Amino acid sequence: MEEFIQEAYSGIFEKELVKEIAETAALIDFEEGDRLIEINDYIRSMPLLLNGAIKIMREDPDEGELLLYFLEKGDTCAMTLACCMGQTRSAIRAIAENKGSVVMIPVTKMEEWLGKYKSWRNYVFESYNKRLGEMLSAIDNLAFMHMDDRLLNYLKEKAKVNNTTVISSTHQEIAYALNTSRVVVSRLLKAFENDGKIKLNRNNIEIIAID
Amino acid sequence: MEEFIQEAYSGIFEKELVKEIAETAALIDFEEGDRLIEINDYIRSMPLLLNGAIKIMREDPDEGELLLYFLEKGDTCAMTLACCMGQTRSAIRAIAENKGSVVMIPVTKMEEWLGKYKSWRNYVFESYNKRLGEMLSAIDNLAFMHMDDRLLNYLKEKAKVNNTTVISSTHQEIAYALNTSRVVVSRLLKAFENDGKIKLNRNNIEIIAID
DNA sequence: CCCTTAATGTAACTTTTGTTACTGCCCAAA
DNA sequence: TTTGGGCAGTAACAAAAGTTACATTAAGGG
Repeated sequence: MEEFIQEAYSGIFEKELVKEIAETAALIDFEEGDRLIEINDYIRSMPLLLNGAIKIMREDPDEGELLLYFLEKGDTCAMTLACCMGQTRSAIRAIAENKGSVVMIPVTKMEEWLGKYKSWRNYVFESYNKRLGEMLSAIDNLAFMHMDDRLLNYLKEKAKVNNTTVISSTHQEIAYALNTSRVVVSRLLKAFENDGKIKLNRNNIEIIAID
Repeated sequence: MEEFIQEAYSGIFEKELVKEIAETAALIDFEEGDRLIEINDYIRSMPLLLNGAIKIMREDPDEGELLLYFLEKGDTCAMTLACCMGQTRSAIRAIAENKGSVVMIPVTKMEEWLGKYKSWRNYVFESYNKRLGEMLSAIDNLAFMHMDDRLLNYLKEKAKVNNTTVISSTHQEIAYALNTSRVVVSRLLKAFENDGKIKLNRNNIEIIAID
């Protein structure tokens, strides 16, 4: 396990910390679509993402959900962190965007390391900062952009985290991520196709030229 | 100065920490409307709010702005914190909602205290968590609610931080906070008045019964 | 090869929000 | 007392997004 951690977090953590992580943390593999955290779950450990991508969703108590952001290699979920430290239940849902693996660190350890390793403290703060940044950009999207641009953004992000120009999603799935309806997504996608930005196929979307 | 800090942060910080704060920090008074932080400002110190309220705004590079949340006594601005730690410029604007005062803590001290005082570390983490929570609820508002409910929420929040049932704002000011237009705000407010929720006067709004 | 089902295309309509334009009103300065 | 500027009320229209309904298409199982 140590070499996986080395690979994802080399240059971030000092050697002893990597060793400690390898000793105490549990390695967990996941497949696309796995529900890693559910809203209202108790969080007892903090996940460090080794590879793959995870999507973080927020849910409307009434109806509907929204993609907040993606996590990638080297990321942790600050929302989870917040739950650990604050002793509250999860405010978000985490779903595997594709195949990958995480190491889970027990809360006790992660608090201990805050005092012990400066690199750990920096990492935790950087994670918080990164997440605040992602939240801000989610807010920008919602507050200042129309659905067409939000959709384009989504396609770009999705292509990036999956490292491909072909997005395998149905229009309905996209509609969930943006908290809108399938018909609206289809309508906008068709317009993009007419503009030569994308090519629509069944169950996938090829990106031709966006931006 | 020590007694002010005691009052706002008693039970949070240990005595020595309060003393250190009193020694190193600068006390700054502000008036309603003062611009405390501007977007792109360099941040060299971290503000602890002793009394009064501060509104935190996000701006669209093109046009428009949005109220993210209010800070109150005992709060600090996690976005500012993020800037300090991450050495970046401010992503937000901070404007005094009413008269009050802050103590400003130099970055160097706040980092030093992270290792030295557990209560400080806890406070910093709690601030981050609180702010993540506020961001989430801003996202909920934008993603899941219509303008009428967003407006009602705004009125409630505003009444709370100013500790009054009479809100002294013009419709235009409210429109800025919600990133919409004055006409829309006037229209909705009039509807609320017809429902007996509020009473409209010139330059102020009396809250009668919302929720 | 047919049939079922999920996915997509599209029209028609409604609701919500934004925009423009004009009115009247209050208040304070001249 | 007049007047001018900021504020609020409202109508009429436009644009964006959501909804309903139905047609068409592709893929996979039998």
